[in-house]
Amino acid sequence: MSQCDTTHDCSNCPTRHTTEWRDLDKNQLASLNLAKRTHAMEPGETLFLQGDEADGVYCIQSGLVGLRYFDEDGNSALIRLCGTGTTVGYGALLSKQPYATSAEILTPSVVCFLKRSIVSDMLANNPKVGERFLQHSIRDLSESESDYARSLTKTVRLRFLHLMMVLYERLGYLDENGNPIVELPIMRREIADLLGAQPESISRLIRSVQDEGLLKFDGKMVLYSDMDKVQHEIGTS
Amino acid sequence: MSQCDTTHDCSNCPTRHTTEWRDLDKNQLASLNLAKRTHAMEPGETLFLQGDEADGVYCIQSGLVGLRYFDEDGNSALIRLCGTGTTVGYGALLSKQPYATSAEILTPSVVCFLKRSIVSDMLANNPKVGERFLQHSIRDLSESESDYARSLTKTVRLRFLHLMMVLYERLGYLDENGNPIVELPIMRREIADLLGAQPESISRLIRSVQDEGLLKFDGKMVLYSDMDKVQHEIGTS
DNA sequence: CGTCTGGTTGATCTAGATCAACAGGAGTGG
DNA sequence: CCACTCCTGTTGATCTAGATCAACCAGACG
Repeated sequence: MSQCDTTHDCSNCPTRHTTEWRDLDKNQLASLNLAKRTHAMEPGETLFLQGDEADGVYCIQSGLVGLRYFDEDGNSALIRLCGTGTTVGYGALLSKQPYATSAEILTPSVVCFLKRSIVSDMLANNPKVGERFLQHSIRDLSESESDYARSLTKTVRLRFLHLMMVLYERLGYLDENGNPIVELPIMRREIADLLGAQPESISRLIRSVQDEGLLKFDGKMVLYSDMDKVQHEIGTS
Repeated sequence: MSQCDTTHDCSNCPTRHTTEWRDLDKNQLASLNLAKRTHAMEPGETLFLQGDEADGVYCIQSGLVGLRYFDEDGNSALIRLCGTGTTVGYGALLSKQPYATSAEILTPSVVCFLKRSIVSDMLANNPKVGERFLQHSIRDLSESESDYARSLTKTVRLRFLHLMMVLYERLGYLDENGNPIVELPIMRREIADLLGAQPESISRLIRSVQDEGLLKFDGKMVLYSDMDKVQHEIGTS
């Protein structure tokens, strides 16, 4: 983890308007800014570990963070990808429970840490903050339930295609020839962990959707050769 | 759905202290009581349907309610069982989104309906109410994520055994001989829908855990013949 | 009675897991 | 510079949990 970085300032943070802090006034922003610690982090580092006491929340300035759940016999699954502008760890902090998941850095990221006391201050001094956390929690819940339902009713293949579309929505762009492209931020192993599958199955899946002309993989580059067909197969859920 | 029932009174509602309304003062309780509509409902009826506009929240006085998620091609899964003392439908109401799931009555239930305006009043007049909803949402989220993770990492058999233990914690008692017993509130089809499996698979599962001496099934009665073995197999998650 | 619905069982099929081998970098150290 | 070792990813062979399809049974109910 890098040294603390003082070049970031909450009051002109580009992602602030998507976070719980969007309603803060000038003074509150100033104390937030004073309290926050900004860190540049690399893949493999963790923000917190499942089971640890919650000590604050983490705002993702840029990069990609994965929430991983470990069960008692060492299996694990990635249950959520969190990107720029999202706050992680709030559930444990606000419910005074240990973290239910670990948060691992998946791509080089810049993350601001806000310790418990400053979060409490903000909650106490600005009722909007609590409302924002409530909205955030409700949204996370509805996403989680829909992921859960999908895992109960759909095959790995369909969930894989769904994931590829989600990644396209988040990270997709058009290359110089106007082809829809994604550069995968995660490796095969992590795709598997997101789907509750094995990496070998992902390899085979990649192979077959490629043979069928749906997507073209080259390392981390994915070309969406027939997005309509993909959309059609997953039923645009 | 039965006629509205005026014998219930919020101020001495036995489940109120587990709900969002536990911090209301006398006056607030009185207006809540005036506004609420109490209904006795039977299996097969629904509280609301996925996709409908949210019009209020439902407090389950007694009984069991299931939240079911339908996907675009008609498949569905039960993603949550909600029992006595829980509030359902708050997420859609508070986020002004349509219901993300349908809520179906699974056993004869008594449910109080609180329409949007009274919920808004309470939220506006008592900051504790918002906090309670936040806590509720955070708890639901963490449960949902742990269910999701379980679905990604565990077999149907293990999840079935886990479900049987959850049902025991909620509904279990000792019979006249001191044997741990549950009377299943749901049928095989619903067990399957909770696990993302087929009813035939549940039948076979029941057969094998029975043959192995873990549980004994007789219709809806389940005898936990070797709870230690069950606990051991699921790793007490 | 017949008809329905919920549940069980049997036979068969298949998506995906598992186990094993191997290929291509990316370091790392001599 | 080469040899060696990780590490990620791919492929092949095989296995299995659970799905699917079909038959059947028992109780409920008009």
